Amino acid sequence: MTKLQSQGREPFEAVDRAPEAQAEGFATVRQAHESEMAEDYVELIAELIELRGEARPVEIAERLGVKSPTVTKNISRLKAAGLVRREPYRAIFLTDAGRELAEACRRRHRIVVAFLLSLGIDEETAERDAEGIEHHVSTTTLEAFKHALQKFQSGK
Amino acid sequence: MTKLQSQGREPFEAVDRAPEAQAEGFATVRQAHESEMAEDYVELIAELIELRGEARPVEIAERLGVKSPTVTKNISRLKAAGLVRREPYRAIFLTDAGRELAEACRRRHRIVVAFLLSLGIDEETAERDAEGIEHHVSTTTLEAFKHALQKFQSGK
DNA sequence: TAGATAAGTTAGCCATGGCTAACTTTTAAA
DNA sequence: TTTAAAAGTTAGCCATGGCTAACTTATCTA
Ligand SMILES: [Mn+2]
Ligand SMILES: [Mn+2]
Ligand SMILES: [Mn+2]
Ligand SMILES: [Mn+2]
Repeated sequence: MTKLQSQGREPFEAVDRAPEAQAEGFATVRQAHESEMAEDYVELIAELIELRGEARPVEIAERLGVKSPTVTKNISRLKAAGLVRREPYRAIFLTDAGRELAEACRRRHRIVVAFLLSLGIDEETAERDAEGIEHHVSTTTLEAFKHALQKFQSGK
Repeated sequence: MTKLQSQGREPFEAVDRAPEAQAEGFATVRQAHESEMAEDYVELIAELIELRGEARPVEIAERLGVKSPTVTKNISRLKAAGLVRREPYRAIFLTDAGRELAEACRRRHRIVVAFLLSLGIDEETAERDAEGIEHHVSTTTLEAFKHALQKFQSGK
């Protein structure tokens, strides 16, 4: 219970930070939210291509829980961003850039899920929470998750 | 390395889920984002009141990294939501509801930060990532974080 | 106690990502 | 092969949360 000199932090103690550092944190969150739509879409499109050979707007809409005009609009944004290839009324495919982003997102998603599962969280909750958390995990934190997972892997 | 019957999941294995379950996950994320502004503001307002005795728009703007008209607009939303009490050109105070929400958010924030720190992540990264992650952590996951933290507390 | 400066507000702009209603195109059935 | 159903698009609406420019109010200082 006594403070050890090297860690020097009680759990649940408030960290008071410089205003600029705090601002930078919020800015990072806002940035993450800007890329979120693209990340979730390409990840899902990759999944559907793997599962079905192609990604169709209906299915994207169903799995995202949004209506099809929303999908049309967002797909055209992805196309403008060079992540997706597609002609009207046809299925959606990923460009090289899209495929790369998708792969990175899938890897990250799976690590987050595996990490939450290793904490004893049930699958539904792990998946639900990971869907949001994944966009806010820095590479540093992702590495820490992997590391903790490895430790868990060997003897609990 | 062999699958144990009870856990039955390799790390990084893809979980394939029912479309409705997946959609529900995305809906949960969208909902979390709807409450995010309110949560971050009341949390920050509570901090400033503790630190300074009152919360002023300038300081809120500085710490959030946004401009003051944004703060004015959002504060009026919080007022409409009954979280905040305030007259024009005066400092901002929390209602009972606002104070309760702020307290819950601060507790959650600190648990997330403490948990990330316990993984060996540096303070800056922990704070930055927590700022986003906190809004996507279910009570189940929060409990798991607390539990892991306790375990860490005693012998590593 | 002015007048200058700082703080706060208002008005109006913009991008994002939801939605519905109405229309078009494709696909499947009769 | 026609036609009905399903899928996809377009147009236009809305709320959110950023922003700047211009104005008002409050505070500080000479
Ligand atoms: Mn996601
Ligand atoms: Mn995901
Ligand atoms: Mn936050
Ligand atoms: Mn988020």
